[in-house]
Amino acid sequence: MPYDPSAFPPFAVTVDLVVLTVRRHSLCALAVRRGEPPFQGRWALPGGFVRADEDLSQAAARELAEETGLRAHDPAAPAQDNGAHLEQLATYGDPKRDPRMRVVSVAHLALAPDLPAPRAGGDASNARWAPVEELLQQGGYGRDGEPVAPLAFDHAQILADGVERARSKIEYSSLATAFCTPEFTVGELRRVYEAVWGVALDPRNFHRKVTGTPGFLVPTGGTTTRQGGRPAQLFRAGGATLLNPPMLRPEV
Amino acid sequence: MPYDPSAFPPFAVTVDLVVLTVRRHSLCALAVRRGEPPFQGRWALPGGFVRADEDLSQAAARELAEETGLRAHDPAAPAQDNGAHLEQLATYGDPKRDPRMRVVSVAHLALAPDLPAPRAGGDASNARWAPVEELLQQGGYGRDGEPVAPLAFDHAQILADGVERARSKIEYSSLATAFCTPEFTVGELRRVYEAVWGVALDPRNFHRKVTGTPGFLVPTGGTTTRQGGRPAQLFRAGGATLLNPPMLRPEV
DNA sequence: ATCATAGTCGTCTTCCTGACGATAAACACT
DNA sequence: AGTGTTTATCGTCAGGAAGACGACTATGAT
Repeated sequence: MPYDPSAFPPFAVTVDLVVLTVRRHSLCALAVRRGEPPFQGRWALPGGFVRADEDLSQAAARELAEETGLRAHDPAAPAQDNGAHLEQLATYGDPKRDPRMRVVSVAHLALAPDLPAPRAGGDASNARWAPVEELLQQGGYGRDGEPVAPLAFDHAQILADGVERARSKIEYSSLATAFCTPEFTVGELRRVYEAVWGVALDPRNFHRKVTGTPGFLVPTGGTTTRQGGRPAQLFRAGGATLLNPPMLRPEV
Repeated sequence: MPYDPSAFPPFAVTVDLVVLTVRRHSLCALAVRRGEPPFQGRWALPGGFVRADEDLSQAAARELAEETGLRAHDPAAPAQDNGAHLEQLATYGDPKRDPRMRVVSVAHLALAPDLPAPRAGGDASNARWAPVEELLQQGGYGRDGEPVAPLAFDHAQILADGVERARSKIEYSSLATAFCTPEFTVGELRRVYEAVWGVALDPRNFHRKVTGTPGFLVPTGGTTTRQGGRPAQLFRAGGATLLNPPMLRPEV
């Protein structure tokens, strides 16, 4: 089969972003309101077209910066800068997922510490952090009693996949630190796990586990009292990316 | 941004397949010889263009059937038929990964029991099962002393990612049974783990673990002696997909 | 001074795992 | 028939990890 441009159908390729953070003890995702059809006025995940000379990860990092101002981590660099964790999630290509044309979307997952209010991107008239349960309950009612429209396109599925990826990945990797500020306490890290998994963890056993897992946490020497109560030691993320032994999500 | 077909660059979208099986105690992947440029004559992963009206998973299943005759499992169906396990792996979109044009490839991972010799697909002049170490040693020398050309495109990276996915996924899921015939013995399952991980496992501890993990194995009542030695019980895969506790890959 | 809030250290029991001894049931020889 | 070889299966023991939970410590608030 020689090179023949007419031998394959043309696709549009986009990146969509599942940007997760922990705010007020709950796992939140970044949503943007669509300013044009289809799904005009509905909430959606941020994203956009991949440019002609751009790699997929570059496109995802560019969209992340446009929507949040966050720089993505260089995967090779140690986790010391203020950037967010960014990784490819999965690709969605149902022929009917976009009514306009054939669009294949390469979804990415970004994890970030708690941020100020998001700034809307160029093609979105609004943007907000919303608890993931609120975004995922299709056709239900939000906390304020107003009906909640489901996310545009197949973005509810993408968000659900991203949340599940985050939930399972903090078990066996040090990724939970990506939700924390550069310096954090054991209690703050525990509240991240509790928010992402939606469970309560025993503070004593949690403390024993994370401080006993080699390479997970490095004490910085300082202490803080910003949570109230007895001052807590400050830590930063250690070099380990794979946790051994892993953190186990409680069953049931 | 209204709908404007000229607002986005057109991409070709392909699926590439990492098809793994265990043959003669070693983990093997399906490779096809390219019949046309670029990389003519070099080994590559099977794959092809996604059609205009096809979902990504449909395209992957179609390519798998064309290359091997295997039917992919319906993910909803229980693991009883003879089909192979098929799941999306990752997407590769470097602008220069194909010298002809902009191609985004959605790689899929397939796991199959040992099969007869592969049949070549339409656009491949040859096909074979090769040990993954042989396909991954770029520019080295094969067992027969002949120089080994690296895989075409970025297929070495894709294969490496697929192998790593398989290696980690059999730890915490029952996926290793996808390498086995519908009925198998504990020893056969152990040899799958040994081949995929490249380690030796203690038969006694392995037997205790797999028979003690609820939902992993269901005895069929029969026994077999096809491996020589004392007859072994036959099992089929149980309903559990997530193993608790997981099988742990020995370190170092 | 007392209380509430967090953080940190220990203890105890249970379960999982790795190392390894011992037995069982087939086959291939002699 | 006996002997060795191979593979399967059961049991024992010690070390480590994890859940449950008691006890103590160091702050700020009333």
